[in-house]
Amino acid sequence: MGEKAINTRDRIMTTAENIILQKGFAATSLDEVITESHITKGGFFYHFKGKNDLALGLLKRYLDADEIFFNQLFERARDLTEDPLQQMLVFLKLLAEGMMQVEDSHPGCLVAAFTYESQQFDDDVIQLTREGTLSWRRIFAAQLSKVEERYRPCFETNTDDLADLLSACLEGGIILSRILKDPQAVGRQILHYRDYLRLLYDADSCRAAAGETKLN
Amino acid sequence: MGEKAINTRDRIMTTAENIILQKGFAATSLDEVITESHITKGGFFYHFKGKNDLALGLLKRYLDADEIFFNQLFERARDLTEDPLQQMLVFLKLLAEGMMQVEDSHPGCLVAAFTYESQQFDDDVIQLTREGTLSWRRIFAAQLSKVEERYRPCFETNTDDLADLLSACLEGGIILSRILKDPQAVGRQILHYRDYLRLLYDADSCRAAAGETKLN
DNA sequence: AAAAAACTATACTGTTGGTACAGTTTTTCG
DNA sequence: CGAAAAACTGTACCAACAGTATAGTTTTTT
Repeated sequence: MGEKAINTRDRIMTTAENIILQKGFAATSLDEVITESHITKGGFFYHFKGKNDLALGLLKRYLDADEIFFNQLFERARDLTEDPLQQMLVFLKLLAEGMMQVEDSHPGCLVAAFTYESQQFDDDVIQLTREGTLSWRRIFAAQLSKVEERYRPCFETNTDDLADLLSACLEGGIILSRILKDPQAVGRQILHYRDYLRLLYDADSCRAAAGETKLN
Repeated sequence: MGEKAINTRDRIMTTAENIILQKGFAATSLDEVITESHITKGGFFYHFKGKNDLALGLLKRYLDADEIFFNQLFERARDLTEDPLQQMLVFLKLLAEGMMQVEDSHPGCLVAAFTYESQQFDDDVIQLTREGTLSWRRIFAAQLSKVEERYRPCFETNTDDLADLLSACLEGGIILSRILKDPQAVGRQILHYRDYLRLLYDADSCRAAAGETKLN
C-alpha cells in the first residue's frame, strides 16, 4: 500500500470517527462519510470491505493510539521520579491534564460507543473491544503491581480491579463530560481516582499533608 | 388513558428498551419493536408521535424508576443506621449488591446509550439526559453534605464532584461489565468508591481496622 | 346506544448499505 | 521510458427498511 493510499484511508477513518462519535455507528451513513472524505463510493470500497470492516479498522487505530498515549505518559512519569507510587500519581496528573485540554466537549471513546451498539457488529469487532479494555487493564495493573511491591494498601486490593476502576472513571467521566457539556469533568474524576490511590497506599503522608495545609 | 392502554404502552416501552440497550437507538427499527410488542404500526403511532417521542418516554420512565430505586436504598440505609457516613456506606453496599444481582450481562443505562448517539435526538431528549444526571448528583450530594456536617474529609472536596464520581463509576462500570461480560464488575467498582469514602472521611478507623499503627 | 379510546390494515416514500463494473489516473518498478 | 499494478472515479442499480400517514375497525367507557 503506497503513501497516497494510506493518506486516503486515514482521511476516511478520521472523518468517520468524528461522525461516529457524534451520531453513533448505526446513524452514521456511508454516504455521509464518503461525501465528507471527498472520495467516491468506489474509492471507499477499495479501502474497506464494508461498514463492519471500517469499524474494525477504526477500532484498531484507536486502540493503538491509545496505548501509545498511555505509554508516553508513563515514560514521562518514570522520567520524573523513581518511586512507583509517585510515578503512578504523576501519570494520573498528566492524564487528567491531557483529558482536560480538550476545548470543546470531549470527543468520546470508540470502545464505549461500540459497546452500546454491540449487537450490530461482527464478532471480530466485539472481540477487539474486549482485548482493548484488557490491554488497558494490563498497562495500569502493571504499574499498580510495582506500587504494591513497595507500599502496603490499607485494604486488601486486587490490582486488576483497581486498574479497571481507572478505566471506569475514564469511560464514565467522558459520558458525564458530554452530558454536562463540561470538558473538565473527566479530569476531575481522574484526580479523585488519584486521591483514592494516595489514601490507599500512602494514608500517613496524606493526613500529614492535609494537616500542613490546614496550618497555612 | 385506560388501563389497557397503559399496559400496551408499557409493553411497547419495555420491548423497545431491551432492544435499544442491545443494538443502540438508531439500529433499533420500529418494525422490530412493533413485531416484538405484538402490536401494529398504527397502534404504535397511537401511543407515540414517532421514534423521538418513544425515546423521550423511555427516558422519563427510566429516570423515574432510577430515582425511586436510589431513594428506596437510601430509606433502607437510614432505617438501619443514624450516622450519615454509615448510611452512605450502607447505601453503597446495597447498591453494589443490587447491581451484581443481574444474572446475565448488565442491561445498560439508557442515559449512557443516548449520549453516544446524542446527535440524532431532539433537544428535549438531550435536555432530559442532562436533568437526569443532575438529579443523580443532587441525590448523592445531599447525603454527602450530611456526611460533611459530621466528618471532615482528608482532602478538600466538593460534594458535587464526589457525587458525580459515583455516577461515573456506575456508567463506566456498566460499560466494563458489558465488555468483559462480567456482571460483577460494576459492583466491584462501587465498592471501590465506597472504600474511597471510608478513607476520605474515616481514615483513622480504617487504618485501625487494617491493623496498622494509629496516627494521632 | 353514543362517544371516545384503542387499536388494525394497508399503502407510500425516501434512504441506505451494499454490489457491480467499466473506465481513468497515478504510482511503482524493471 | 513503458508496462503493470495500484488507486481510484462515475454511474447505475436494488432489495430492505425506516418513518409516516390515514382510513377503517374493534373495544371500552359513560
